[in-house]
Amino acid sequence: MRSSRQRDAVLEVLRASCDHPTADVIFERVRSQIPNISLGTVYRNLGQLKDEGFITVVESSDTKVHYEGNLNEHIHFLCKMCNNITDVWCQSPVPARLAEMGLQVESQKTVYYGVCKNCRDNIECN
Amino acid sequence: MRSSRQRDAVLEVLRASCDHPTADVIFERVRSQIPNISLGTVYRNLGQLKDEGFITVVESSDTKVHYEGNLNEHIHFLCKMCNNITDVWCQSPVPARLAEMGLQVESQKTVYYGVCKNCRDNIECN
DNA sequence: TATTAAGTAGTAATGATTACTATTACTGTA
DNA sequence: TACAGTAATAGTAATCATTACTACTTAATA
Repeated sequence: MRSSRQRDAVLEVLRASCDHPTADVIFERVRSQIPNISLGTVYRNLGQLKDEGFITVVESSDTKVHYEGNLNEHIHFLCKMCNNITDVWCQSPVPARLAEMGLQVESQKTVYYGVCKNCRDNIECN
Repeated sequence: MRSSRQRDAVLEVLRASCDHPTADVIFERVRSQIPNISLGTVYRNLGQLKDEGFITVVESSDTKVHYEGNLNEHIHFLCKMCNNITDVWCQSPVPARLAEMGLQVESQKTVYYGVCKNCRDNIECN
């Protein structure tokens, strides 16, 4: 991956964002710096930055993909009414912390990411 | 929500599924019972069943939405290579349990769902 | 500076999901 | 049981987030 002004701008915009913007929102924000950047370029760079581990994807309630530039480990609270995603920063994810923030928890989902046994075995065989 | 054969079939198929099928897969499975069911009907019923809390949505790595009929609280492991979603059943989500299952964890995401302060205040005012 | 391949802008294509409409089928009431 | 009202359906068209494509541009390296 060699350097490009467009990719740098995408990463910079995402790191400066306090929300969890979608590709089209990032596109609009980057356009203030690079007016003729293409939406396809934003998508491609978001994909690359994700693959290289510079950014992550956030679970959301709409069909669009939401991105995040802050890699420090934290929790997300997703409001089922306004669909807003709130960052929650605390070491141990106690519901008390959420209540303190005025966030009324109804359910929770935890997902672990990695490599399963099958795939690991296949790598070792190759 | 009044009863319908199509919705019952969608729910039944999803509850009988050990995987986390997408709308089109559910569509194919329901077709063996109701050959002329429409894909739109499957989508509409999945939406209603989700809104009513009979089923849930599973985070995945593709652009399709994956559904789940098993409401008992458990954890998901998502393999970044084959994109397969594994159900993990244990009280406290210890990585030891995952290692035991041959699942190599690289990262984790936790999302809480509920109603935020703003939305709760708005309800109370109405 | 010449070469080479990665990156880009602009546009077309894809495909999951949603919307629409005429018709069908539940469900409560007389 | 017949009827009315309305939710649900099948089939199809439309939407729109994302990806693919292509001619051109730019970064990196010798």
